Amino acid sequence: MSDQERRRISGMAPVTSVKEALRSEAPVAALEVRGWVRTRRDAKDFSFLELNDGSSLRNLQIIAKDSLTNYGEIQRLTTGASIRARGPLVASQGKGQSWELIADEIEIVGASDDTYPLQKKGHTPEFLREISHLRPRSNLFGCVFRVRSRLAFAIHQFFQDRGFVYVHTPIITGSDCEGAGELFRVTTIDPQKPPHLPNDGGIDYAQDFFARRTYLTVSGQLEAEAFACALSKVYTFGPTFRAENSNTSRHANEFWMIEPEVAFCDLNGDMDLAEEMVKYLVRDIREKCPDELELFAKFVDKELTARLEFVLERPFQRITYEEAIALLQKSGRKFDFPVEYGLNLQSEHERWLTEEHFKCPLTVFNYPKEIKPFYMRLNDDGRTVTAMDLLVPGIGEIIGGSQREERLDVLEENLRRHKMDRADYKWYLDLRRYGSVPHAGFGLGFERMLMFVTGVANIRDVIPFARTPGSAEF
RNA sequence: UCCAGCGUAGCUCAGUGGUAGAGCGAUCGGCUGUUAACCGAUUGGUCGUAGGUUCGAAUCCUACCGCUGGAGCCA
Repeated sequence: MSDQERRRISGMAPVTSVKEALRSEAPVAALEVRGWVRTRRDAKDFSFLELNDGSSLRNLQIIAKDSLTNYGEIQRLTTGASIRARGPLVASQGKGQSWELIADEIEIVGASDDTYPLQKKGHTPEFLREISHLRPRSNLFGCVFRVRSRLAFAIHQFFQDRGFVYVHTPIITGSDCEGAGELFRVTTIDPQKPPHLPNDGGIDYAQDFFARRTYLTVSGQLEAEAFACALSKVYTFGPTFRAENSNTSRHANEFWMIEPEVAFCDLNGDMDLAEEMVKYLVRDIREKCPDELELFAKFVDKELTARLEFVLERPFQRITYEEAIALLQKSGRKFDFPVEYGLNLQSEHERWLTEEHFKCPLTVFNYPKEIKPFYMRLNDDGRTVTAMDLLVPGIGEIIGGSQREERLDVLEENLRRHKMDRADYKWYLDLRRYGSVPHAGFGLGFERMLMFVTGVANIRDVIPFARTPGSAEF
């Protein structure tokens, strides 16, 4: 909608965002801005107001002259108040900004007072976390959530540009995806008086809402496989729930995950896709959110600019699990946990590899079958599976993926070996029974990617209202 | 869930057995086309909660709660 159209509809001056106003190339006779007052500074016969509307990191400076009819009220404006201001946009006489608005009229929409918790001084992210409903009004969190929005958009753009179909896999699910994490149960059974089975007294879930046990999804992978084996290239992007009692800066109980799944694709194609995507996303954010990245580089992570530069310039390293073990054993480094073929790589091992040895993102692939789930494809060596983890400095695992086992007999053997019930996976086995194809995919933790791009160290600070053990306020 | 650390003013912190402090913020006044303005004054507290030790506890002990970091699990 053009400014003129907006004016015709609203019958008043066109509403301009702070971002648009600051990008102006010439003075404007009259415009209207709306937003929240960040600070007020009084001059001799007028007052400076810093207005922020979230459209940008930057504020618009508003000149409120003492000739305004409500100047007395304006001088009592405190940080946090919401206003509407109308007037001409002119070149600023002061340094620090090129444009400012000379107000002909300022309407106080919602006053604030001295109990407003955000002060015009720095706050720690930990304090701001306690006021999650107000923290998007801070510079840091405004930036985080603008980048979050852009990153989500860039993910869709990446896949849509490449012909992937966006699939909405179920959020309520009957499959537990082979213990990818503890599950949140979904039920309408009254815990005071649950229906019992006739004999052993256990709960009769056949009488529950879905006539079976159901959970919040921990992964859409299995369902995505079904769609990949029809639409060829698909991706999911949605909320994921894990009831793990994890208390770390990298875990949340509700997070968003992106899970591409590609038919006629092997592990190499999968790793190529993962690396291409990570680079694409970094490049997009660098291009589209420069102001935000500048703030992160200044106040959050001094290394950020160099690290992102590095990610774009250098090819990612790629080594097998066996090579990783050999490197760790030769490192001469003393680790708390043993390094031995057949054992999982610990955080300290992954960190050494990506942060100290290679100093760049690293994909480790072909893990021993014993430490990986049933659906991963068995390699010809008979002892490893086509798993891959993409590790990045500072965060660790950001992507986990694999080529899926497409051979019916091998998959059935895997189910037996993992002591899983074939009946629960009938539909999944059908995909191998009818027109089975090699296919592969991975899961990208959206918030972990966002942490990597912004340098923000705690996952709770890249989620609007984070859910973690013992904490579901707001 | 395990290990470690921390809970003192609105915020960030100092205070390690003897009268509860600073900076910032806020409030008031002054100055001023200012930029987290500047100058002066004022305001500010059940020291996380509950017990215990002691003549006396913010300080020592115990339990609990909360937060932070790390581990495991993973994205």
